[in-house]
Amino acid sequence: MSEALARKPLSVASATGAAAFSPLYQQIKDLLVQALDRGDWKPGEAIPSETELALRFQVSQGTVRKAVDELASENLLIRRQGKGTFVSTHHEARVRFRFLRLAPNQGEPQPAESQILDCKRIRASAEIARALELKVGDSVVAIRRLLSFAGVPTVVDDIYLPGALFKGLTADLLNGYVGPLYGFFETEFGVSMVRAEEKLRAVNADSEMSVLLGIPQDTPMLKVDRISFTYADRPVELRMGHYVTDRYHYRNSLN
Amino acid sequence: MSEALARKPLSVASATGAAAFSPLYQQIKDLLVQALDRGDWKPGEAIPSETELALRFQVSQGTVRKAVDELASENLLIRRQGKGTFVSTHHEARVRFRFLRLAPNQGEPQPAESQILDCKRIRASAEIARALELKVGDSVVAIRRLLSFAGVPTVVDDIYLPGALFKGLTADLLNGYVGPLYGFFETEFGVSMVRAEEKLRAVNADSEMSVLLGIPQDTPMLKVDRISFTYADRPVELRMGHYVTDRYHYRNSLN
DNA sequence: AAGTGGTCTAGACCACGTT
DNA sequence: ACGTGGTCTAGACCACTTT
Repeated sequence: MSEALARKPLSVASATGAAAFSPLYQQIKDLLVQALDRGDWKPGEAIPSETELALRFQVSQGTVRKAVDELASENLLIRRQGKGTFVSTHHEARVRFRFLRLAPNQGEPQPAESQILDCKRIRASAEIARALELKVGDSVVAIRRLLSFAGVPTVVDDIYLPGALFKGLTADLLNGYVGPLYGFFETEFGVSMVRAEEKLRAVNADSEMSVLLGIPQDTPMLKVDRISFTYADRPVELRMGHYVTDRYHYRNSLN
Repeated sequence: MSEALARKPLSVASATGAAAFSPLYQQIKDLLVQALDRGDWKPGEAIPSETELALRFQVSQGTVRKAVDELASENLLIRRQGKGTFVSTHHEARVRFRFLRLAPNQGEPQPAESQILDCKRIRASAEIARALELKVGDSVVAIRRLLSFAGVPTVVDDIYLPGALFKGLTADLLNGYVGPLYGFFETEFGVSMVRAEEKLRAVNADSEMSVLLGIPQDTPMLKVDRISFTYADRPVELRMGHYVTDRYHYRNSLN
């Protein structure tokens, strides 16, 4: 809860103006995102009330409201009537299922069991460097993990993280943690995953996947390549997943 | 452009009230959706201005604005500054790519060529009846079509539509039409697709798919089962697609 | 100039949760 | 009783499009 929020250089678009001005609520939205990025308020914490923010920024409460509304619709913030507005956290089932799209063909989604198979430091390949906006050869943490549902191995994820952001991340640390990986990243490294882009393809299981998942070679699998972004749209995770989809499917909504 | 919009029985939540009241803007939103469902304004047409609607409903312009804002964020309406607010239509590339998620691994998305392989009347199976909320045995239109990108056969879709809504739909009609299928449904049958739920799995190509798509049998394919909904959240299409994903992938955003 | 949506304000009151 | 977000209003002015 720092007091470091900027005070006043906000300017509304002027009629005869020259350059591109943005609306007040957009400027406030940007300031709030910067504050979140700086970690002024941690995931799960309340941000200042709307009237408080209106005072700080010297705008009306309705203008703050519009900025917060948009951030809430983007799931960076969560409004709770009567209580306040809170920073989103992955330590909640509701948020988690936004990023774990695998659901059972029958029955309700169950929590997955995670098992870390490997965690090491590598040098960024061209592909990894491009995805994470690093330079080839930069330090990268490479994690391989197995997800099981109801004891059935179902997903192998290969995860690549910028070494600079995840200093001291080890297999031991990962294994000592229960709960969602993104929650772990949040509390242990201050990295909040806010948004992701995925590309899905069908592939055949190679011998490696066959062994890890206990399935015949050439079983059709869903391959999911994900790039995750944190507040300022900076990519901070490349994840390549192999999903077995006989008992589970990837659910999606088109709006 | 009917004048059939209800006039006044709107009531705001009263303090000592008994049952569950909904906010004014929600009631107006519901009325607007009903109007869209009735076809008061067709896709592509402008709806009345905010001030006009405020007059009709006897509420302030700001309240109408909030209702329209939400419908715009759900992509039922599109705002155009200075011009008006318009009913969404599938006769626009922007809308189309919301429902066609296949993108080339390299280069920009190209329009697909559609070829109708079959179009017939069948009786609803249990599966189809469940998906479309029909009774087993009800009349259903079954369409099979092939999508090609740059001449390469890539997608086979099996599409099932409620017969009652699509009277007179024939292969000839379909073949005489250029453009997106959902645009065709819109203009020819007044059925607007607004939202869809998809389930994705990896499967192997069977002999049928192998022949249709010119690929080896057992090629891994992406199977996409979709249920599409129109305004009042009524399911009006079941679509089962088989995608070849060597040169293309299914793109998705997690927010 | 006129009409549309877009932004901003100030104030009132309601609903919810906590003290 | 108080503080929070949620709704609603009325009015002013800006920005974009068309006449």
